[in-house]
Amino acid sequence: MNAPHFSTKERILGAAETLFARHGFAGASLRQVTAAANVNLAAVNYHFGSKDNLIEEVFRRRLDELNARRLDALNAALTADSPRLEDVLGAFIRPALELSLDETGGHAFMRVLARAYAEHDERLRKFLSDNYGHVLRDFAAAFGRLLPHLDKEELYWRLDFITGALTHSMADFGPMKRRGQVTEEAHRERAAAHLIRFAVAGLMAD
Amino acid sequence: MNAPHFSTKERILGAAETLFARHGFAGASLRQVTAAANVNLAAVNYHFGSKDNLIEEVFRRRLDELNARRLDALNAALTADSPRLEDVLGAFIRPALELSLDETGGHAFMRVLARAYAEHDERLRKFLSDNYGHVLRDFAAAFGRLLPHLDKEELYWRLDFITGALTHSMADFGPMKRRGQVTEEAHRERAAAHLIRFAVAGLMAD
DNA sequence: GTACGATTCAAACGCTTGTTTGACCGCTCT
DNA sequence: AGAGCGGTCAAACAAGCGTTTGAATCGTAC
Repeated sequence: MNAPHFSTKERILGAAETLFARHGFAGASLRQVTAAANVNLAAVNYHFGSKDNLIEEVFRRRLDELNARRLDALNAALTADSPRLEDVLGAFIRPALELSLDETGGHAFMRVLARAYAEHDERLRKFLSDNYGHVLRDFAAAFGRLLPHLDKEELYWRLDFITGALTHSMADFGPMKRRGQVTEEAHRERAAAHLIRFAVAGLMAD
Repeated sequence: MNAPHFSTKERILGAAETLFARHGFAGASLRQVTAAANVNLAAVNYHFGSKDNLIEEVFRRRLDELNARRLDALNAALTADSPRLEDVLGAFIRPALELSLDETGGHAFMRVLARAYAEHDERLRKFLSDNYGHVLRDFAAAFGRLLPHLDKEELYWRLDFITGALTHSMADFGPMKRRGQVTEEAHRERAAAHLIRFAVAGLMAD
């Protein structure tokens, strides 16, 4: 499943990501993961300590980069003379799109992320909010400045809707199937363009 | 967990719904379910045959009514002289809202539904698409007639975004917490109003 | 070459899983 | 009264789970 030149840790993370996406955290066993990674069963506990820690590490690996890119793109959008709403939106959406295009499992990770939202597991939620909550707050502040007429409650609702739409469509839950001719990349690029247009209009409503 | 005047089958369905919402399909064991339902362990296999069948039955029970209400509301909206976009949207969104207000576990069911989207389990997806796919198609047709300038691809994308936003917000994954004073019902009613306004603007973009 | 820490390995640990079994209960019908 | 039957029950089943163990192996520094 993973080329042999990757380290044991990396092979485990890659296989775990794929299998968590496919079967869920409880549904994918360490035996499946280690078999897919071509690694001894005990390696997970040796390198990560426990299955729970492995799950956290799967998130950390991707989210660190995703959020760094989001914040970079946000700052780039905000340094313009008059920041445009769709650029701020793009700073939120496009890095997620790029990640889901990553050849080494980014697409699987978007599905894992969708599962994380569905898990009301307290430990996992706290981990995500502790480590990555500030990104959402930064974006909310930026949107707030661009849409000063919107009261805070309405703004938060709309950002929540956008998050749901992004996760849902990037993990391609829906009925949208890529046409045979369109490459995976073109498909997702088009999805981002559609989502940005949709979200800009939604944010500016009223 | 369930009043004793409910039948064994109903008690199992109610407990399963709650626990599947909380821990996922693989994460909630039949022993947890039967204990919460105050029922013998073997009752699940006796009444439902298997855990998989129980999962399907949890969906069927709620989705049958949800989709019937959606189609009723859709037809009501379409019989008007000139159907309004927000009424068709309301026909899609409000029944889900009402279900999530149901006192006997509807809220839990919305979380189960969100999990179902995250499950890429082939069996479950086929079941959902076979049994309830026609509802989505009817709504898509209605929206298509109301938004004739929108090409089909764009329309399907936008409906997918709305589905994602609805599921995400109804299962309250996001940061939106209900204020202390607002009742649960008022909270969700406001969510529906916000979502409809957001979605109408998004659908009418360009 | 040999000693040593880091890594891998097969095997086993105790426990939980979904499912099955066969006895037993409470009811209705003759 | 007793046969039949849908339902419940405690108990057991094999299989799979996450984790631990102790020995084998590796690469490197001396």
